[in-house]
Amino acid sequence: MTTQRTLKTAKKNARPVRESTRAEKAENTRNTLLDAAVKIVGRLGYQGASIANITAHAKVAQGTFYNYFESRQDILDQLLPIMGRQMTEYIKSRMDPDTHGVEREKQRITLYFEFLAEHPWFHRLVNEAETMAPKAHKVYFKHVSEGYIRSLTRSLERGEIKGYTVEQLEAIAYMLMSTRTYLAQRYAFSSRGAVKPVPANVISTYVDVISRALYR
Amino acid sequence: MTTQRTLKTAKKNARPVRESTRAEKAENTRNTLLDAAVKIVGRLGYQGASIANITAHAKVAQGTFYNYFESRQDILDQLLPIMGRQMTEYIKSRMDPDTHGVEREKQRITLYFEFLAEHPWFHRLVNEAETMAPKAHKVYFKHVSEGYIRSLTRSLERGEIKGYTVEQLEAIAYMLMSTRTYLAQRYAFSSRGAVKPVPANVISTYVDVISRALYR
Amino acid sequence: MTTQRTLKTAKKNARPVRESTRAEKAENTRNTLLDAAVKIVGRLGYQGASIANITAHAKVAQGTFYNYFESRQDILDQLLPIMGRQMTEYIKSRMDPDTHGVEREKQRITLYFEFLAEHPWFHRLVNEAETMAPKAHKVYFKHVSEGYIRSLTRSLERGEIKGYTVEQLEAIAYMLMSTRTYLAQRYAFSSRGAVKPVPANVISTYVDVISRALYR
Amino acid sequence: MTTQRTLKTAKKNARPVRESTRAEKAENTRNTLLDAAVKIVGRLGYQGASIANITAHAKVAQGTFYNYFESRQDILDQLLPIMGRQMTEYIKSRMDPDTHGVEREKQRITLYFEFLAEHPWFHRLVNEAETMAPKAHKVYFKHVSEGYIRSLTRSLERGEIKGYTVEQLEAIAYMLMSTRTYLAQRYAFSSRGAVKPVPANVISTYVDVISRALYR
DNA sequence: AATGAATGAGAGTTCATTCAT
DNA sequence: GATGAATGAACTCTCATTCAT
Repeated sequence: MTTQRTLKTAKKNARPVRESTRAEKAENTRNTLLDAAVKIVGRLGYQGASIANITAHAKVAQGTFYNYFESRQDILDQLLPIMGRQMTEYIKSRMDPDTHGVEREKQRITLYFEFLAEHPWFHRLVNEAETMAPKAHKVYFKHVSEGYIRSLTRSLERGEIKGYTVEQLEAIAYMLMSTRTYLAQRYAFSSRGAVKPVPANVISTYVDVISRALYR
Repeated sequence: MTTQRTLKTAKKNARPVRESTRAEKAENTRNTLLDAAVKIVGRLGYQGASIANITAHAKVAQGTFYNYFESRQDILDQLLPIMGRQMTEYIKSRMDPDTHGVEREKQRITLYFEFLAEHPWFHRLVNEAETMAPKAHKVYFKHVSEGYIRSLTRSLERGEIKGYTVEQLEAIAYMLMSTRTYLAQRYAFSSRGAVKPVPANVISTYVDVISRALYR
Repeated sequence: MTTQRTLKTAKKNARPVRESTRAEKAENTRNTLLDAAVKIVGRLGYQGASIANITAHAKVAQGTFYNYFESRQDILDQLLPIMGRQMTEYIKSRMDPDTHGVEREKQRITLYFEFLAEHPWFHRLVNEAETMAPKAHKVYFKHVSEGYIRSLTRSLERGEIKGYTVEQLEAIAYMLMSTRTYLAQRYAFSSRGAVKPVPANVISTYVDVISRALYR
Repeated sequence: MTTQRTLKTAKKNARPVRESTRAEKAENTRNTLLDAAVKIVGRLGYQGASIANITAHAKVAQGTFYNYFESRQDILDQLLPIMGRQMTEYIKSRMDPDTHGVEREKQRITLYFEFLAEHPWFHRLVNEAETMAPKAHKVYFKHVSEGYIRSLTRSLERGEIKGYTVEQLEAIAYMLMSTRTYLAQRYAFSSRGAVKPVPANVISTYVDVISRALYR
């Protein structure tokens, strides 16, 4: 997920022409810690993300942690923004620009489920954040809802969406966000934490509903 | 949630009208603890609901707690079912039986927001439960979704809802549940935890969407 | 192990000619508690013998306990004397009075192992008592060693045991007591707490040693 | 039991002769904790060896304990092996290699009592271990009995011990172990916990018995 | 005499954070 | 900048004992 220096720092030609800069190294450690934190929160939840756990995973001493983050809460607050951006980029980069109307919504939710399948801990990261990292959660929601609203606004302007005013779009955005989250929760995760594909008829129901509600 | 007279009134007119203070007191203590727990989870989250906190609030010794609950998790698992039942009963008892169609949905979400206004901690109780009391959360969702599905099925049979099969109703139920939750989160709570009324145009947007999606 | 009232108190002929006296009932409860304590210490050790455990087993309320015993330590201190007496009586009552010399020792240790087989918790009761009920332990050891010494004195007087003075008998008694305890510990108990018969050759080695040391 | 220099002296003459204070200090803390535990178990029994007690005695914070031991049981399990080794080494190192026959036994038990006089808590450590640290107890007994058996086997081979087969030696070893333990318990400790010398005639009785039983 | 709810001290353990090296 | 030992408050839970009923 981040700059990862190759493990072999190449001991060859011992006189170092230029060994990785201090800044680089530091950045490296920082990212290692973030990576570790993301993995652990995904696996064990925020609760399980103790400093001991994170630093052990990152293979640095506990003390090192505090050279990069002010507190435990500090790093927890950074996780969701990072992963959230990654999620939205995942979807954005894979959306077909030529698809329009409700088909875009179908694509969007399908890609969302796809992302969840690849990053199963993401759902947990978001959900628990409301409690464990409220600031991060707020930022994340703002980020995602704004993306939604932008998209809906364009559809409205293009005349694909009919019968709503711009002022109503925010509420609608929240409805779409909530919907995909709950559908994932209900249909994408089995009791034992494993991920399974969301049934096609669930997706098509979603599309039906959205289509009638917005695009008709 | 509050004092419930014991079923067995027993001891067919033994001396005092006043019977079995022992059992009453015990039931009282139990309810005091549950009340305290609900309040604290609402205010500080499940995390903050330590035994020390709960018992202090209930003004009993820490040891007393374990006369009524097996463990901390035990009481946490009981909170959502209790409050969930209370919530659904609140709504059910206030629904006008003569209202039909999308108006019922409007009534339902309005009552839901009303309930939240009276029990602001309820939202937190539900949300965190997914992590902190997963079993309770699962039960709660089953309970609520089943209610929704029953209601939707009737509307479908009456011909108010058109264009969907019975199989699609579960997914739709989850969409409705999620929607009201996220709208509450976004519009009912101010940043400082206070509750505010959900704007009328948000509700009417919700009604518009549902109306077009289902009742037309 | 104690007076045990029959369970059925015979509800027949309801007018009580004479329902068990108060004193009887009390004695009964007391013994029930002692029985429960013995069983629990045998199964779980002194540590596991909590008041809650004992009273639950005896089917009385916790408070009742303190009508019969001053404290937890009080009852623990009574267990070993009771069981110790039972053990010595078990052996004494089964010893063949016509057996003499080292054969008596063989009989004694065999009966001891037999008693352990029937009361496997006895070994634990004695061993832990040194720590958990030191007073009781001291009394028990005095009791058992005095019995041994009496017996050895008679053998000495009869001329079966040769080469020792009366003053040496106490030390010898302790050697015999210790020996049978350790042999039981090593050979009578399997790792999973079960009891198994002590191998014949262990017993015969014991007899050889004792025979040469004392009776020759 | 005390400071053990780390094996790796490492850093081939880097600047200071004084190396790695870090590791030394740590080792120190560890030993302080072990020492404290040994003393407390000796004085108050395993029961009294609470973390609070141990750390207070060692003058470190309670949390520090868990930097060195996984759990309370962990340290308790380590005490007997450590002290047991110390005991056997104490005796072995002081045994006169030129002494043979029953005189060796006399020397052995005398040294045992001597060790107990110097480490009065040892007896308690061993005795309670059967309950409080069963694994450690098993290991200790194996260790000690094997030493005994080796020694007895040699005596048998040299012809000092007569009339027994190798198979009988284990039982005999247990008899010797048990004997010295019980004699110590009876004669070395006064009621108020103080240690007193075992009377000479007790030792000579022991020697008489062993001599006749084995060496004649 | 019997009850069992209430008590509160104390148990083992975890963990974010600090700081001398 | 990196280390990791030390800290101590806070956690959940147990239990002998008391006492009003």
